[in-house]
Amino acid sequence: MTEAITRNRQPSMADVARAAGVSAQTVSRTLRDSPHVNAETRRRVLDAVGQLGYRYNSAPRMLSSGRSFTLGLVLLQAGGYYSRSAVTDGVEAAARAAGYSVSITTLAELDPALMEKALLKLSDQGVDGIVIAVPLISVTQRMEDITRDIPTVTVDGSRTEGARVLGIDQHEAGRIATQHLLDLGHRQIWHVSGPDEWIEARQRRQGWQDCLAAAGIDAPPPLEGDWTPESGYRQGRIIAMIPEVTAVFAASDEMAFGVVKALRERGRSVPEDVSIVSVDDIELAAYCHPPLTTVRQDFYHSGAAAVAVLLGADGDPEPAVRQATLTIRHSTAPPAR
Amino acid sequence: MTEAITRNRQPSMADVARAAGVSAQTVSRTLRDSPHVNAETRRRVLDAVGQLGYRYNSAPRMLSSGRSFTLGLVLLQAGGYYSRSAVTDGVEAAARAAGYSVSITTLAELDPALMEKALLKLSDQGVDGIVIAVPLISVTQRMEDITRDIPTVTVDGSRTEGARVLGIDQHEAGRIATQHLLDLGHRQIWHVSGPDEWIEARQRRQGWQDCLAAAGIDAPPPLEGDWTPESGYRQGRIIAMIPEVTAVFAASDEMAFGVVKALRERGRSVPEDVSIVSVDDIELAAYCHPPLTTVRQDFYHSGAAAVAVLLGADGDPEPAVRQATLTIRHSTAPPAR
DNA sequence: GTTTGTCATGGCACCGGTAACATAGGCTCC
DNA sequence: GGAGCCTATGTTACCGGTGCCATGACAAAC
Repeated sequence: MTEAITRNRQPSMADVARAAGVSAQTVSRTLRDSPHVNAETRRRVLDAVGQLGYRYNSAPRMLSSGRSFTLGLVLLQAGGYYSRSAVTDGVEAAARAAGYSVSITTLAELDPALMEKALLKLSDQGVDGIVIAVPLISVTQRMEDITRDIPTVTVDGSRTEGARVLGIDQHEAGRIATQHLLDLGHRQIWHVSGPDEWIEARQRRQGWQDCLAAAGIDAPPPLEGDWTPESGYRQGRIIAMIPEVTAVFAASDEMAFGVVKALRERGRSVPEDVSIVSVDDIELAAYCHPPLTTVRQDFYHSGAAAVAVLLGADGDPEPAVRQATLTIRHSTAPPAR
Repeated sequence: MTEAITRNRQPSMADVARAAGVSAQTVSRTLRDSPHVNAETRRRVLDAVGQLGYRYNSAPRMLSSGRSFTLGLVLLQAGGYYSRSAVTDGVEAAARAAGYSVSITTLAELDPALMEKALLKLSDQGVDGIVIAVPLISVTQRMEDITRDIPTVTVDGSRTEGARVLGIDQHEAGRIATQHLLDLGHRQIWHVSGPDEWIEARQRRQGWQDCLAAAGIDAPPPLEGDWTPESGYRQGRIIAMIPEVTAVFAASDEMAFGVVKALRERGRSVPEDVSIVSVDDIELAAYCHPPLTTVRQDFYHSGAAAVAVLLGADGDPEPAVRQATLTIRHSTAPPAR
């Protein structure tokens, strides 16, 4: 029994110190590469560390410094696997490079109550900063309280009093996509948007509308999807029944897949009968039929930049908004005539 | 200056206790819903908590209990956005339900040194358990050391002395896919595999080979990809030049996208000229052209099950291996003859 | 020879929540 | 009316790494 307990308890610095015949303080200095440690002493300490299998325990430092060297990342379960993974990679890589860990929380759906719970949990964990990759719309008092106490950056979307917002210019993304279709000669340009609760979705739609307005064209009614290919398919079936439509701007690649499928089923081919532009440039966008013309977004960079803002000096010159760029493939062409 | 310091320091239980005129212990009891607290006292404590904006600090408990209520998750940056997201969601949801946080680490590539660093970092963080969603092949001594000290479960792939392995039966997945093609009447069934360092890739290939062998057919040489659609495209161009081939088993949906594109470019249509089966059943598999027949894998469940094993009783009856199931769509048909 | 400085090291307090034990008041039951 | 018990609350010690200060040894400078 005693053996089990002994084996269960991890060795502490004091144990190492005893084994090496020095004080715990010297062990600490050795492990943190302090210059004021004799080479011979260092060797003895490191030997003892190896012998006992000592491993660093971060809890005490957390306790006394009040910092955890952990960042919280809030994600939404819906809304595109690609963007989530890419943002996560960017956040994680940047955090790791700075010696921070990343603790993730996923929201099952876009709900202020869930968001509150997620933030509260991260707060209890004692994270040093939070990256919100969720387009929250309504901000509650409690969210304000937390984001005031803990440095917070939002990637694409929400606005709270304390949080800085960092994102890709979605209005511009919508404009670029629409302008490309206008340039090809299209006039009947419909839009399959993301859900209205997403700020990105609203901004892209607004970019589409403003671009059409600038060309003197009345925007047709937008059709709302939920980012899934299934919703694109549903709205695509409606579009397929309207002969005037020669072009579609889909708010995400995945919805574009659905739209293409629906059009094909109705005998309308892309891009001969209908052109499609979408947004994201996921990996598969180049490998479907036809390869999608799409507005590229660098999610990885967004995630990394968010961490840089959290950890960097307050007045850093990193631009808050980045531009999206158009990738032209084969889903767009001039209208048939 | 004093004000800045005061504002900077978060209030502790002692502060709350002082404000409420009780001891810190009573505050602790109140917040943990101990039954031995007078209703009036409880109210006073909660008032003080609200007043001061007190928030729980988990570091001391970590320190004295030696547990962090955090699980580590190791992912690989390559290898399919869908599966990573789904595994992550499953792990996170199950962990959250049990009151645990999830700390992620992403490996830029499949490299034992990076894996060691990742495990070491999680160990330093003091995680209570580790889920490895990376198909590590070579296991170093240091990995063994860590996975012996910290409960570890591997999803799909690796084997270390201490870690339990949990996964989907990949050999069976390869067999099911191949058998489907055999049943349709195909005899020239080629395979685009995943990278050889991945255990899943090897197992699927083995399932394909064994299934062909059972039917008395010599397996053609496998073509190796790296899970990306681009690699599928590259190998697809080779396959397109071999007229005898009437069916392809691709080890992932994303590679299947590439194969289809290559075949189409060479004028060979799917499924009329060549049938394709793949593995994963990502969301877009149903929305490409043609919709893919594919072997479905429930990654979400795998992630959740891994956490259940970590946290559950040692002798739980959860099966270590789960079955994959075939979803038939339109990328497969009998050979043209 | 005294002062000053540097280096290697040790001692001790501290961070904050909680287990374990102590205490005091009130109630029940024989 | 005292033994026994329950409830509400307080006190103390502990977890383990590190900041801060103290100490002793020796060298260099005056």
